[in-house]
Amino acid sequence: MEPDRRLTAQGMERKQQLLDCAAELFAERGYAETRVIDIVRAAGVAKGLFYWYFENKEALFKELAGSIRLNLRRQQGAALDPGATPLVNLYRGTESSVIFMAEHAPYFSLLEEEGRNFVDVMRQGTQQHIKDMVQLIKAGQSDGTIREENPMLLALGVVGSVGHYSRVHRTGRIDLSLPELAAFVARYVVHSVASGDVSVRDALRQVTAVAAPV
Amino acid sequence: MEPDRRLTAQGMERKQQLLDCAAELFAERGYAETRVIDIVRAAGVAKGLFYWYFENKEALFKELAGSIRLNLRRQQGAALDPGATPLVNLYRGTESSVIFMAEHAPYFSLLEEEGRNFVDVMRQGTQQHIKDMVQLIKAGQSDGTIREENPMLLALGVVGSVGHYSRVHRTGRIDLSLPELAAFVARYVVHSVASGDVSVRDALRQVTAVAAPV
Amino acid sequence: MEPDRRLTAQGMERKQQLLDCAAELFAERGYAETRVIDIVRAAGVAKGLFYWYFENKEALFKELAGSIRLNLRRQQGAALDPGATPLVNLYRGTESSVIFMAEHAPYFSLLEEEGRNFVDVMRQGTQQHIKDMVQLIKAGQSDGTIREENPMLLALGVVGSVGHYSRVHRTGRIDLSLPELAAFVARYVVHSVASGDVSVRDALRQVTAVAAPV
Amino acid sequence: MEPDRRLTAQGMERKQQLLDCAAELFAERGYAETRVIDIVRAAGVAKGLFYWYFENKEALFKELAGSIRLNLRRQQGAALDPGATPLVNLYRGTESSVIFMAEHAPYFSLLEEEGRNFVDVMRQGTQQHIKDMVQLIKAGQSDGTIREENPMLLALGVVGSVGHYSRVHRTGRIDLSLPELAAFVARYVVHSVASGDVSVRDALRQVTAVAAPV
DNA sequence: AATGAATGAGGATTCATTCAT
DNA sequence: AATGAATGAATCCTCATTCAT
Repeated sequence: MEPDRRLTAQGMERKQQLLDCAAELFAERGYAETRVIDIVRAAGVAKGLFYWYFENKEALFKELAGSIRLNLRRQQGAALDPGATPLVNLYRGTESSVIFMAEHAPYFSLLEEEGRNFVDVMRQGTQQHIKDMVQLIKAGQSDGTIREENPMLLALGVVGSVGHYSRVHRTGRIDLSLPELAAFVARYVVHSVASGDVSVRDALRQVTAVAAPV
Repeated sequence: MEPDRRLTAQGMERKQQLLDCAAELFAERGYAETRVIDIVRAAGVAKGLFYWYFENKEALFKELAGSIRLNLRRQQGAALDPGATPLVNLYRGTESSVIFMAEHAPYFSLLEEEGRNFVDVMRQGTQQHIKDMVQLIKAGQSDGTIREENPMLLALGVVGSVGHYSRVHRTGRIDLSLPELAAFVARYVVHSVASGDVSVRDALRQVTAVAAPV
Repeated sequence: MEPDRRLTAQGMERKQQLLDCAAELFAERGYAETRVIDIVRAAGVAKGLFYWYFENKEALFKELAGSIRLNLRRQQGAALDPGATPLVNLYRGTESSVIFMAEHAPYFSLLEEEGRNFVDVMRQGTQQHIKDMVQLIKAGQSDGTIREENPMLLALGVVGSVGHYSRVHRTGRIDLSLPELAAFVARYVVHSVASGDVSVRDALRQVTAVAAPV
Repeated sequence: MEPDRRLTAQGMERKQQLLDCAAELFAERGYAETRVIDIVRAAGVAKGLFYWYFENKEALFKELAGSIRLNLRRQQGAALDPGATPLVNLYRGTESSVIFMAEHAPYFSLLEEEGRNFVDVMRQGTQQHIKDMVQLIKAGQSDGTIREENPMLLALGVVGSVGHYSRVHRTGRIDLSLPELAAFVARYVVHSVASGDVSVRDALRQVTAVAAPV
């Protein structure tokens, strides 16, 4: 496919269909093990059509990477509420991240399964998130609600926990509703960074006052 | 290779050399992207010799998986001290796990990069670890030092945090000595599961009394 | 395309446009290396339209061959003047052939570049020319102006020289006006077959009396 | 095949065998129409072996081009005898060229059939030949045996005639022994450039005195 | 007539594996 | 044990041709 071919609405759909089928297959069995013919079969079209929409297999992979990057970026903005306390923001941000990742499971599966090929995407995608966390944690350290540790290290832990629980949820090893899981993870990270019992209790009381009871 | 071929000492060395080269290449660029010729070249032998030592490429991979499983098992036993409190055991176990994973970085790299192909190994390798954690957490909940949450969920969080920080360390994104990192992670997980400030402070005081100062 | 589809004047133009674009591309990069899409792009129409005007790629090629054949035939008649001497006819025929080939350069390029696929066309196209030459040479041998050699061999030489110089001219390796080149080639072939100095001088005097001075 | 792999004598043979088979097939039906599988079948080996000896199809083609260039160069030196007169040298050089080209028919077939892809080879291969001819012709013009015309144009005619007759011979349209044909072509070109009857007669007498009678 | 998406047979290339030496 | 040439199934990609609109 020539770089800048204009696609009709129908063409966009077809292309998206191929992208979706490919994402699923890549996540399931990996890039190398996914044949072009598997993708087109999953989409129910002829092999040649693949090359109408994509230069080659790798180009499709890169488009996927691009759309994942977009998805990641879209999520980042929504998280923080300037009016709330750091711990509350941490709670809410964690909750929404877990839900977002669960709802975009195939993309994140792919990201992790094909990590080697997505190094850039992952780096860029997580970087902003981590920066936000670092800000939050520093604010919490200022007001005494977050314990005095290297903020970057703490932030890495928070982001890692969110990712880990999402992953575990995705692989079906947790038998919990998504909101329940999200709330649990939010509590988990609040505990892991909070300086002490009082601040934790306060933060949890604030979020549960407006959200679901703990 | 016929399954029960007896190898001389020299032969064992040759074979191990091939295994090592393969492990490195697999971790670096993945199983599918690693050619048999890459492995033999890295080992400096002729292509045909590969098939003297291994039935085929997959057989080598399985041998690698086997040795990784062995390594994992070896680590599991060392963790728990029946005389210590649950939180102290959690602290010590976390510390030693982080160090163990850092010291066997290539194997864990491979495990994660080739997760799809190591599902069994990972399941089995982590399962016992998680069971131990669950026991520990239940004990902590009994004596009031660990907060009342689903023990399995908490255990998953602990194991995940350990793995996550090891991974981050492996990829060079943390500029910290290994003991420092291990201590940090141990504090992190103690915080994340502990019921309150008092229990955390007690646990940390106990471990730091016998180990490095916080 | 159904064989006997009637085309409007506009349709004929469209078709000719496709033929011209194809001829150019074929001459430039060969039949096999020219894609249908290249042709339609050069003509600025959609791919599907190609098959409205031509059964398939080969059919277009054959139509080209046909028109080349027509061109070749048209040229043949014009050459000989029954009143002139053989050497003069040779001179004049050579001159006009060179000019004709230069003026139909793309067709002859194609003929030569795709010789393999034009064997028939070339055979038929040259055959009559050679026959005429043989007649001419035999006549010249009878009146003593052409040397005693196998007439067919001499004829092949004449035709070859004409073709060779045209080709060289086409590829831009000669910096000479077309009339000058044609005159040179005519002299060249007269020399190559003439029996001796006297006959050559006579022939050249005759043609230059009515044409440009030597 | 890696660029500088060292080949055993046997390997060289195998490779040459593939080159020869390919040359023949290319000359017969063209590069584009020759499948890799045709080549290996002609050589009686498996498809994969092709890629042991050559990077890809095009690399083989380029090696062929290289060897053709070598052959052409080898021929160039042998031609001229400094002691002989220009016309005699022209005669002898022409004769030997025709024979050389006939003996390397497959290569020259390939050169002409795939002219488009061999532009460089042909240019370089012919250039020296033409330069030699130009020298010879200038010498002949000095001693009055060659007529006063643009030497380059005359040289082009000589080289073209040699090529043309070789081509015709190759395609079987001439029923003449090779020495006979070579002698004929030599006479043809001597006539085409000689200034007059006397010089031609002298030159032909000289060469036939030491060679075969005309 | 005209468009461009859709089709699938065909061909180049890769690479795990075998084999003669 | 060791070598590296030989094998061929599997895969990606091209492109002439068809088809619905």
